[in-house]
Amino acid sequence: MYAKVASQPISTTRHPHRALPNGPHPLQSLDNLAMTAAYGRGQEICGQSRPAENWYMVLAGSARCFIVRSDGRRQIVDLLLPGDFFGCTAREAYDFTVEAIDPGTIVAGYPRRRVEALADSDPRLAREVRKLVLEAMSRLQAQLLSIGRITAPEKVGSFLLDMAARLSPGHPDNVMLPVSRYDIADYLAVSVETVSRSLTDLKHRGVISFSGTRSVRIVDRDALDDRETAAHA
Amino acid sequence: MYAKVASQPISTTRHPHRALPNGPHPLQSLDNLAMTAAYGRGQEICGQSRPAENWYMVLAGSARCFIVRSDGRRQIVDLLLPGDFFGCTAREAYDFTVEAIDPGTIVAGYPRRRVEALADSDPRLAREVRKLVLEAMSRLQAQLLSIGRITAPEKVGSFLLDMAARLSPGHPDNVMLPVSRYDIADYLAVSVETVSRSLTDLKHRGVISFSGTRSVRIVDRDALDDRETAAHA
DNA sequence: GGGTCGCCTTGACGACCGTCAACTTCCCGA
DNA sequence: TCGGGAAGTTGACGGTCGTCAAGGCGACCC
Repeated sequence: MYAKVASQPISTTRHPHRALPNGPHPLQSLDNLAMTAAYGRGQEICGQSRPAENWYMVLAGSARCFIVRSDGRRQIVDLLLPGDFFGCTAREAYDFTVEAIDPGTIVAGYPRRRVEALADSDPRLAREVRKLVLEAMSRLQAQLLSIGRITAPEKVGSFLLDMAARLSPGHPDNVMLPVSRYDIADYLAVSVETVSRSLTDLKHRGVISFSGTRSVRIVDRDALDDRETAAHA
Repeated sequence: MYAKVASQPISTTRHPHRALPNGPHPLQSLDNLAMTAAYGRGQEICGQSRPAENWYMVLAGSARCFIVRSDGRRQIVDLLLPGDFFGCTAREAYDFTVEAIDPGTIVAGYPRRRVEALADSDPRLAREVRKLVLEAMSRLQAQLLSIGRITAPEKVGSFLLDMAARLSPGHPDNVMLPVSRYDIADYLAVSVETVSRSLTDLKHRGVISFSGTRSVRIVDRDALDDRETAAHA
C-alpha cells in the first residue's frame, strides 16, 4: 500500500533546537526533557498498538496520522504541521500510526510520564497541554466538516482553505501543499482521481490557479468558502 | 430546518444528583460548583458563537453537537451520551451548538474559569479533565472513521457498533438507538433515505434485526465489523 | 543521458447515493 | 376516538464518484 522505510530516525539529539518558524514553541519549558529526532519520507514516528510512551510535537516538516483498514484503504486522521501536537491518548497504546511526509521532518518527543508528573506540579504547563490537545481536537472537527461536505470539489476546496490558514496565516492566498494527491485523497476519504478532477475543475472555473502541481493560488475565496454558518445566523 | 424550542432549561438545581448509571461521575469533586439543568427535546444547551463560559457533562438522556452550513445542511459533530463531556474549547466562544435530543436530558454545567482555577491547584482534577477531553477526541476519531468508509451500509454498520459499545458495554448486541434516522443521517453525512435503505439492507441480509424502529439487535457482528487494522497487521 | 519510479492527469463505464415524491406507521394531543 | 404531524420506508431517476485503464510528467540515480 505504501513504501516501508527503515524504522530508525535519521538522527536524534537531546535539547531540541527551537526550529519553529514562530520562535519558541509552546512546550519550551520541556526542552530539557525532549528528544528531538529527524525522519525521512515515510518513516514511522510512532506506531499503532505500540505503548504510548511519548507525546510529540512537529518542529519542522510534516507528518500524517492514519489507520489502515482491512481492505487496504488508508484513512488519514490528522495532518501534522510545525507546531502541531500529537501522540496524546488516554489509552496505554497509540491508536494510530504516524509517519513523516516531508524528508527532513523534525519531531520533538516528550516522555509521557515525566510530562504528566511535571504538569502535576506546574499548572501553567498543564494549561498549555490542555490547550494543545484542544487544538488537536479543533483540527479533527475541521476535518470532519470537510469530509462531511457533499461534493468532492467542496471537500477539496475546504481542504485548501484549511491548509492555507494553517500554513501561511499571513498570506492566506498562496498555499504550498505539503502533501501528495494521494494523501489528500486519504485525508478526505475520496479517490485520488476525484481529487485530481476536483482540482482541475476548480482551476477551469477560475477559483484557483497553479504554479507547479503543489503550489496553489486561491483566486476566488468565496467560491471555495461555502462556509458553515451558525445555527442562529 | 428543525423545530425551535424555548431556550430556557425546564428546571435547574445546584448540587447535581449523581444521575449516571455507573455511580459517581468523573467530575464528582466539582459537584458543589455544578449547575444541573434538565432540557426538553430540541432545546439548546449551548449555542455557537456564544461565550464559552461553561463546560458540560451529560448525566442522563442524549444530546447532539452540530453546526448548520449555509446550504441548510446540518452536520452533527458529536453525539453525547451519559458520561460524555462537551463544551470544552480553546477559544472564547463555542464553535458549535448543542441541543438535547431526549426529552428529559440532564446536563451538569461547570463554570469554566472556576474549574480551571481549581485544576491549577488540584493535579488530580487536571488529569481528570485531560482524560475527559481525550475521550471526546476519541469519539471524534471514531466518527471520522465511520464517515470515511466507502459505502453507506458500512457507515451505518460502523455507527451501530459504536453505539452498541457506548450504550451497553455489557450487552453489546442489543442497541436502543437514542436518535432518529435524521440524526444518524446528519451524523454520518448521508441522506435519511440512504440510512433507511442501509438499515433494511442489513436487515434483509440477516446482519441485524429489529424490534421496533429504534431497537436493533446485532446478529452477525463480523459482517458489520469490517474493522480497521493496524498499519502493521 | 537514459532509465526507472512515483506522482499526477484524463477517459470510459458502471454502481451508488442524493433528490423528489408518495405512502405508511407511530405518537401525541385535542 | 379521532386527527395531525413527525418519523420512517419505498420507488424512480439522474448525477457524482469509484474503479479500471492508459498515458504524461518530473525527479532522482546510475
